[in-house]
Order: sequence, then C-alpha cells, then structure tokens
Amino acid sequence: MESELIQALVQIVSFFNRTDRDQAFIKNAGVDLEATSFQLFVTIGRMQPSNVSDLANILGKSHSSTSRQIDKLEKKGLVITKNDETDARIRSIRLSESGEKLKQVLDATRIDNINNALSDWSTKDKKSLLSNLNHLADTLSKLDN
Amino acid sequence: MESELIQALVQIVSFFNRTDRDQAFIKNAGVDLEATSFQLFVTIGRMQPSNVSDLANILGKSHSSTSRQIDKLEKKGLVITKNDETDARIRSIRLSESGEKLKQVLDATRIDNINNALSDWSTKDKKSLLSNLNHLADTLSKLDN
DNA sequence: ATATATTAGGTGTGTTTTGCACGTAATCAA
DNA sequence: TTGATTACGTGCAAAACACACCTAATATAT
Repeated sequence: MESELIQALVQIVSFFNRTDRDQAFIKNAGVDLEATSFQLFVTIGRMQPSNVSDLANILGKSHSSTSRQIDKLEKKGLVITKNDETDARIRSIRLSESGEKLKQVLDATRIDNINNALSDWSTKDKKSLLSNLNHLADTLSKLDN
Repeated sequence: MESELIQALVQIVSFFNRTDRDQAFIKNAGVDLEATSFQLFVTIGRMQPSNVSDLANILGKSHSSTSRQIDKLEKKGLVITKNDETDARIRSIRLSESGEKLKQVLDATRIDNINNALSDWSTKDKKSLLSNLNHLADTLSKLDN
C-alpha cells in the first residue's frame, strides 16, 4: 500500500511543483522575477521570518549564493532584512509590504485554481480530503529536523 | 475551505520539495548527483519516454540548458537517448538499465521513509489517505494541458 | 572572567550553468 | 511543392554558483 501512496504523492507534488503557471502569472502582474528569484521569494514567504543559512539549506544552495540572491530581492523591494534582535549574527528575512501583496495575489490564484480543479467534487469528498491532508501535513511537520 | 486545502497542500508539497532531504536521500543511495541533475533524473524516470522540450517546460528551464543537462546524465550512463522512430527531430529520452536500478533504490528508500513516517497511523487512516490522494491525483491529471 | 571554538554570513574569485540568438534538419500545412 | 513551424544543437555573454577566506557575534570550556 505504501508504494501506491508514494505514487499518488509524487504525482501530486510534481503537479504543484510546476511553477510555469505561477511564473506566467507573475509576468502578467508586471513583476520581473526569474525562476531562481521566484523560488526563493516563495520560500521566504512560507518560512518567514527566516535566515540565510536555513534558506540555503532548504534550496540546496551555498549560503553565499543565497545571500546574494536575497540582496537582489531586497533591491527589488520584495523582502526586508535586518539583524536578528537576539542574535546579531543572523540576517532576519521577511517579505516587505509589497512582497506580501504579491504573495496574496499568488495565493489567490492558487485558490482559484484548486477551486476550479475540484469544481465537481462533493462537499463531503472535499471535507474528507482536507481532513486527510491535514493529518498528513501534521505528521510530516513532526518529522522536521 | 479551499484556502485550508491550499495551506495543507503547500505544506506537504514543500516538505517533499526540500533539496536537503533529496541530498540526504541521494547520499543514502550512494550516488553522485547534484541537485539539478537529480531533479532531472527523477523527472525523466517519471515521464519516460520524454523529450528535451517537455522536460525543459516541466523544470522551467530553457531547452538548451536541459539538453546539456541530459548530455551529462547520458555520459554518466543513467539515461539513454535516441531519435524518435516516428519523428526524427525528437530526442527520445529514457532511463538506462543502471538508471532504472537507481530509481528502484530511490523508490525503496522513499517507501521506507513513508512507512516510517506513518508508523503510528491505523490501517484505516492509511486507506482513507490513499483513497483521497488517488482521487486528487486523478483529478489533477485530467487538468494537464 | 578570559580564552578558545563555533556559528552566521559577507566578499573576492574562478568555474559552471543558464538563456538567448541563431542555425539546421525534419515535419506540417497551404 | 513551398513557406511555416517544430525540435534541438551550439557559440557566446551574463548570471548563478561553490569555495576559500574574513570578520563579528555567540557559545563553551577552563
């Protein structure tokens, strides 16, 4: 059974992993973000407040590359960085106001898409899906680190 | 409700998307593959037989970059490419025998991991999850362009 | 409390990867 | 058949990258 679970999961993850739609949308929104910057932006939005090392690890890049990519997002006004209050070595990173706005637009688009995708699902099926996904997400979050 | 669905989905997708986990994964399997090559390898394994353009689109890269990355995998003996039989323009790409072996190792590791993660789930809950994930995967696959 | 070790991350530099522009061959469409 | 489109390889300049090294801040040990 686990192998079937994996199969379904891989399919679902791969589907949502295709950022081409998001990227096309971003261009429409008039924001100029390349693939690398976009991925970093999304990750910051999800993990904020974060720091250089954590982001580097998550994205599988060196801290130097990641630091310079963050510089670029900061110059574009999408993220804000400051020294952490309790540890001055740490560059604390979060979305700026305009970054949050862009994130909201992306989230709204995602919700639109899922709404559309599940349009012929019954409410019961959706509730069942939500319950199971929450259970899984909860279990996975406890595995972290 | 859809926004809660999105939230859970994003969390799950992000979990499986973390490059650092992939890397630990790769090391366990004893293979020397960088993040980019690994992602391409997995995608080829999932989509085979595929071609340069499709892979480029899925991964959000240019066809030229993708073509050169495929060269590298081919030189490592993990994939085989040949001209498509019905359209000689197309470079048809699939895993080699040793690529398939590696894929099996990776799949086995993944199953181990999920087994471990869900160790304290009841059989009933697992079945429910599988059923819901299959339903979702099926729905999403019908959206593919 | 002071000395030592570790951690976070910025910077210079050489290497690798990338996208773009362009070219060629194959296929499609008129 | 002829012009358009598609698939993809290649030269090249720009971007991204990892590495080595550095400083400053924090943690640990004595």
